[in-house]
Parts: sequence; C-alpha cells; structure tokens
Amino acid sequence: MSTEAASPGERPDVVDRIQAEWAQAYPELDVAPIGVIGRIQHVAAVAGQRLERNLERHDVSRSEFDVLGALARAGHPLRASEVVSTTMLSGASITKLSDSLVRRGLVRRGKSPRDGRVVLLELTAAGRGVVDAELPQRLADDESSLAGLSPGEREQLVVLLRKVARALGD
Amino acid sequence: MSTEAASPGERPDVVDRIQAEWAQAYPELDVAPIGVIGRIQHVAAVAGQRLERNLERHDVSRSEFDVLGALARAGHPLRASEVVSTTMLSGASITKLSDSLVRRGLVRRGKSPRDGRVVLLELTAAGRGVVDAELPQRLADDESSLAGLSPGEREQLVVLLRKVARALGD
DNA sequence: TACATCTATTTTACTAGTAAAGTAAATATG
DNA sequence: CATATTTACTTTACTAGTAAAATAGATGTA
Repeated sequence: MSTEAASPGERPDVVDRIQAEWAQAYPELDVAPIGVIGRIQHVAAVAGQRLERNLERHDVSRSEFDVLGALARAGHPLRASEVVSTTMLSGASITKLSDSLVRRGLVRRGKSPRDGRVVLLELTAAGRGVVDAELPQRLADDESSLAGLSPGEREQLVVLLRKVARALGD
Repeated sequence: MSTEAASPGERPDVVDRIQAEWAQAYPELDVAPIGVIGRIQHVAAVAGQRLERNLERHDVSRSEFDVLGALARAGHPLRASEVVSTTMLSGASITKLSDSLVRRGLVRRGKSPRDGRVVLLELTAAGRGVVDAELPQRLADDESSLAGLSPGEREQLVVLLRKVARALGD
C-alpha cells in the first residue's frame, strides 16, 4: 500500500503503470518523482501530438507554427536570430523553415538596411491568417484539457509548475 | 492588471512573457490556457533536455533508454511490438534502435519458439548495468526539480496533472 | 491441403533537425 | 586605413525518426 502510485479512488493511468513497474523492478529506490515529472512529460507529449494533428489542417508543422507564432506575437519583423532565441530551434532550422514559409507565401524575408548580415522575417497577410485561424482552435483545445479543473485549481497548477520550472533553472 | 500573467509576487518567467505577448497581439482572446498547457510543455522540454544530457555519459540516446527502460521494467524478454506500445516509438524505430543496442551489447535479440514472426528483445547484463547506473541519477534529478514542493504540493500536482491527462483522453 | 488473409517485423525512401564549416558583412585594432 | 576578429546567417553533411512497401510466418476457410 505504500508502493501505491495512484491516489485512492483514482483508477491507474499509463504513468501509474510505468511507475509501478519501476517500483517493482527497483524496490530499493523511491520512484515517486517519476509520478510527477514523468506525468508532466506524458501530458506534454499527448498535448503536442494533438497540436500537430490540428496544424495539419493548415499544412503547417509545429516548428513552422512556432516561427509564425513568434512573428505574430512580436507584431513586427524579427531578426532570424531573435526567432532562434524564442523558439528552441537552431539557426540552421530557422533558415530552412523560413525558406519553406517564404516559398509558401506565409513569411516575407527582408534585409536590414542598418546591417547587411541580418535577415528580417515578417508575417505576410496569409501568414497572419494562419495564426488567426489556428490560435483560437489551439486555445479551445488547451481549454478543453483543463475542463475538469476549477479556476482555483488552474491557478494552483500554474503555481506548482512555476516552482518546478524555477528549480529546473528557468 | 487583469492581463497580468504572473501571480502577484512572482517574477515573470519565459512562459509569462510568451503569454503576455499573445495577450497583447490578440486582446480579444483569453490566452490563460497557454499559461497552463504551455508551461507544462516548457517544463517537459527542459526536463527532457537535462535527461538527454545525462544520458550522454552512458552514450545512450533518450529513445535508446526508453527501450532499455521498457525491458528493465518488464524484467523479462519483450516482443518488439510490446516495446513499440510502451514507448511512443514506431516499429521501424524499434528495429533500428534494437539493431544498434544489439551491436553495442546492451540488448539480445531472440526469436519466439512459438511464432517465427516475433522478435524477442532482452537486456544483457551490460544493458541492465546502464539502467542500474542511470535510473538513480534520473530520480535524483527529478527529485531536485521538485525540491521546492512540499509532500502535499507534490501530491496536489499529481492530482491536477492526472485530471489534465484524463481530459486529454488517456 | 491449397490459398487467401492477417500479423510481426524489416527495409526503403523520405523528412526534420542539427553541428560544424563556409560566407559575407560589421567592428575593432594597430 | 588595412586587416584581424567577431557576428549573422547559410550550406553541407549527417543522424533520428517515420510511413509505406516488402517480407515472411501464422491462421482461417473451403
């Protein structure tokens, strides 16, 4: 009963099963942290898959949407290097992704008049259209995965995740 | 003030900044769900990077460790297809990964005597050694990212994540 | 038994992403 | 004002992962 992963009254899920298996294979270790961090990773993976499925409708990959989103949030042209630093993608990836987005008319590539090395990336009207259409869908999906949580619980979840992020070295 | 992403008294983090930018670009939308789901994804990404960095010491990728871990948890040979279903990896990937793990002496590949189509994968002593060495390190890392949370908070975090996982369709 | 169908895995052909080398523009230094 | 260094991006060469086709063994059906 002390090796029980699931809370009383909850039916065990995938993460509970994995945690229980680890506990059985390594009885001398405290595998409880897997129930938390592993669960965060599992939820993120499933939510990410759903996002990618939705983006298929617009023929845009998740990485491409990351680029479009960075430009949409900025509301003005960004340097390629600025897009790198807001997306977790490499410089080489930004070059390739923007190539493809430019070819498809979603992004415009310009040169800085101040500095001939820098590339400025900017949303076209079509690119903004993709974000305009996709963002509400994404928010609705995210909202639906929070449907079972009260406003207080959502707030509490953010507080707890913020602490984890802090410990991970934000 | 109603557009404030961070809780009072908390200094804003990356996710707060992204959320605030979305809110400014799309004032008519409620972007609060991003503060939760986006934060889950961000924490997962950072924890995943740390895991991969640690695994480098054993010259094992994250996917390879997923395979080794599945076999270690089972404690007995698994069919290739069973490894597929516990890892989120494709069958083609399991073939390639096990090729490489067999070549490196961490996994043994056998055939089922019952059914000539099925491949049985099993940890070698060296393979178990990698898991034995890596798991405590991983647990310690996960534990350290939970350092700021009391036992009650950890429990609460699991309860909340479990609800999200449930809504995502476990 | 013969043959169509189903199942488990592997192979092939491809895409996404990256590190490191390459290019070109800007800045610093003597 | 040369020219060495640094910076910003692109190109190249490579790796990881996958979907779909191929292979081969098992099973159903007449």
